[in-house]
This record gives sequence, C-alpha cells and structure tokens, in this order.
Amino acid sequence: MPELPEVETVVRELMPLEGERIAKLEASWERTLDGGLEHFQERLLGARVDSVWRRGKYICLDLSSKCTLTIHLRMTGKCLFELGEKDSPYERVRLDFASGTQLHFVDVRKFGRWKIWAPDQLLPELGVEATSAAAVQEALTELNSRREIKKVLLDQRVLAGVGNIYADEALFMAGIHPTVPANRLKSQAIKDLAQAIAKVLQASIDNMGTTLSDYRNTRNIGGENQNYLQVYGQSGLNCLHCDQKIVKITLGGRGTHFCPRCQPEP
DNA sequence: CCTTAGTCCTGCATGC
DNA sequence: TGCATGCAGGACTAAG
Repeated sequence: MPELPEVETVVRELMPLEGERIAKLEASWERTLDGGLEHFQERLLGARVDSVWRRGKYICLDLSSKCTLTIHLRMTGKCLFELGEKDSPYERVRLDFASGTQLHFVDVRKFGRWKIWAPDQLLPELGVEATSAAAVQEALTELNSRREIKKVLLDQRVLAGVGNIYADEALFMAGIHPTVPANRLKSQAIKDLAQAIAKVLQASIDNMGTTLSDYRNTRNIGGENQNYLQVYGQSGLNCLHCDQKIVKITLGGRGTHFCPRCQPEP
C-alpha cells in the first residue's frame, strides 16, 4: 500500500507535468472524484499545472485556476503515463494534457480519491511531515496521549505519511513495543523513534518504495524496499537481529508485526 | 474528549 | 474444478 515513500517516488516522476495544460478529464468511476465530474471539469479544464509536490501521502498539484488538486492512492491507486492491457479494466480517471500527454488513474479497489482544495484550506487536519525527525520528536513529546504508540504513528493528524508498513519497521528499529502507551515513552525513546521513522522512510525512498502486491510507479514498475523489510510480513520467520520468531498481532484492526525480544512488552 | 465498529471495494488465499 | 468465506486496509463517519 502506498505510504510516504511510494507517494514521493510517484511525485518525483510527475514533476514533468509542471507547465502542462489540462485539456480533457474523463471518469469511468465518478466516485473517485470528490464532488463529482462536473465540479472537477469546472476547475481543471484549461488550467495549467504550476507545481507538483507531496504532503503526507497526498500527491498535490497546484493549478493556475487558483486551487490545488490532491490525489490519494489509498490501497491500490496508480498514476500511469501509459495504460497497459492488464490495467485497462481498472482505469477510473484519465487526464489529457494539451501536449498529448496522458495520465491514467488506475485503481482496482476504488478507494483512491481526487479532491480539489482552495489554497488557504488545503489539508487542514494533517500533522507534521514524518520525514522531519525534529518535527516528529516535538509532536510526539507534546502529544501526551495514553494511546498505543503504533496507533499514534498511524494517526495522520499527528504524523503525516506513515502507514502500516513503516510504523512496524520504525518501531522495530527503535526497539519499541507497538502497544506501549505513547506518553510512557521516555524522551530518549521518542528521539530514537523519530530518527528511526526518518531513516526507514528515507531508505525506502532510496529503494523506490515497497511493492508487496499493487504498488507501482508511473512507469508501472515496482519498488525494491520489500527486500529489506525487517518485521512487516515476516511473522513466523526469525528476527534478523536476535533469531527470535517475529510475531503478528492485530492492533486497531491492523496487522502488527514485531520481535518480542528486540521490542519487549511494556 | 475518547475508542470502537462499520463503510467503501475487489482480488486472492483458503477450505471443503 | 468450483463455490463460499474471509482477509487485506486508509480515511472517514457514526455510535457508544
């Protein structure tokens, strides 16, 4: 599932869209477009893409029509410059640019969402960028919540960009059990965790993201970071650090993987 | 304020 | 082989 590193990989590849003008917008699954097709056509047709950037797990396109288009890939969303035969049944939205460039939004599970925002009210609820260790350390220190630390890491209002895979990986790297209440972490543990998050995310960006099943970049190529996961999806296998068996539990409805020896119970 | 359950979706793995 | 069941999950909403 696409999280911050996967979205960052896609955003870098979408940068060449800057300066392009939108000529046509079609949707074969209209619910992808929050507000409906007509609402999107009013704002998008004829507009120029001024800049492409990322905020948390959102792809952001600033448009000359004084608004920002966000694309959230959710579980299975893909932005492709070329549509292959296998993906064709799952194309939900297509953007045609004046130059002839096409952007195909493919999404098997239909969870992905496009949304248009006025510039001064873009993503107001989103927390600090998870890539900034200093900002994450400060946010976790100020939070003072009794919730389990993993649930906090997944809360986009606190940190923007961490999902299920990197939450598990970062907690392993920092040696913290996923069910520890967030406000019971000592300041050193918070510092270790903030640095582990930044490190895990950067390593995955360097590896073009994690592809477990659906994630692909704009050229329909998967990442390599799945080859370096320490705990996520590794339940039953031996910990690479201490040889203890990796355990999987359910926490907040999500699969949660950890090493009982490297990440001792609170 | 908090937490939990339900919703959206479909492909794939599992079991008989 | 075929059919039924359940699982995966990010963000949002409703209920308690």
